[in-house]
Amino acid sequence: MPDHLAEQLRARGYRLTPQRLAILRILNEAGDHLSPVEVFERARSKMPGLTEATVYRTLSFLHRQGILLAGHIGSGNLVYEVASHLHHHLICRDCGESLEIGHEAMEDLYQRLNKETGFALDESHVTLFGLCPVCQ
Amino acid sequence: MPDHLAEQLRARGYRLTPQRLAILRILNEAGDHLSPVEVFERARSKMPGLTEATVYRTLSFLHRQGILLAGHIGSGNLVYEVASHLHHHLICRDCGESLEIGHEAMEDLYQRLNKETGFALDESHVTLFGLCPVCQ
DNA sequence: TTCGTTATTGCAAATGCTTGCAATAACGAA
DNA sequence: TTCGTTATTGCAAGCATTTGCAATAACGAA
Repeated sequence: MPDHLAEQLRARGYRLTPQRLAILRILNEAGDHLSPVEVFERARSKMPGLTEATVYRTLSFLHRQGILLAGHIGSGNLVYEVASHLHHHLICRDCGESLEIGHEAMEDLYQRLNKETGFALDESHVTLFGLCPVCQ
Repeated sequence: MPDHLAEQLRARGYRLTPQRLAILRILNEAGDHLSPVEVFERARSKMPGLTEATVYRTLSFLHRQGILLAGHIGSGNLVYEVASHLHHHLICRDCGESLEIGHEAMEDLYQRLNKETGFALDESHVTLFGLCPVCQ
């Protein structure tokens, strides 16, 4: 997978640095979304010289390259995850319980919006809020 | 409208302060979404003692009370606007252009998710990202 | 009106995130 | 392998946002 990535980046004129690899590996192992701060903490233990600035820049870079998905959770904190399986979240605003839903659920909506507005929607992570069955 | 608001807040044990009124008035006049910094700058000219902290706290407070809508624009900056009519936003991740879409567009999705998961979804503001026709 | 309770503010410090710039190191070419 | 170009990093300074705490002032009750 890294080889494949290296190719992909080099082809576009970018470089595969140890920092980028480390950060990608962290997110891969987590298999879940992480905030920039969480990524920084985990990455730092394996790479002591690493700075926050680099983490923020790298996450944003990997997102622009389509390698990571970005999403907002709660009241506006950005989180990232590897763009392997696309999904979204339903979060209960009372108990905080979260439920994962597949992207299929959104496809109709996305297609309709695309037709109506001309926007090509990103397949980025979306969080919807509500009340779970228990809290209603 | 302020009278109506005052009632609404007092009934819940909160207070209607000049700061809250000023901020609400700014957003009303703007008729569009503003960032906390923009609100601060405009409000400060009418109310020199006002601090940033108060602006941030007030915006977040008014949002929790359902009086303002919050949304993310561009790469994660929060913006607020008065919650007059329920709607959502499509934002171009390249040029930042934003497009308003009515809540009707979401209704199908919400009903389907409700049926499948039991969640009663809030009618809160949602921001979707993509590429506008020009930037594609 | 006056007074007491307590939500709200201002201040200042802390945390989160971004950016400019010089030094470093990937990577292709020789 | 070695070298040059230039993308990328680290550092440090600069914004953006949040939070603790004491002082202030809204609002109901007397």
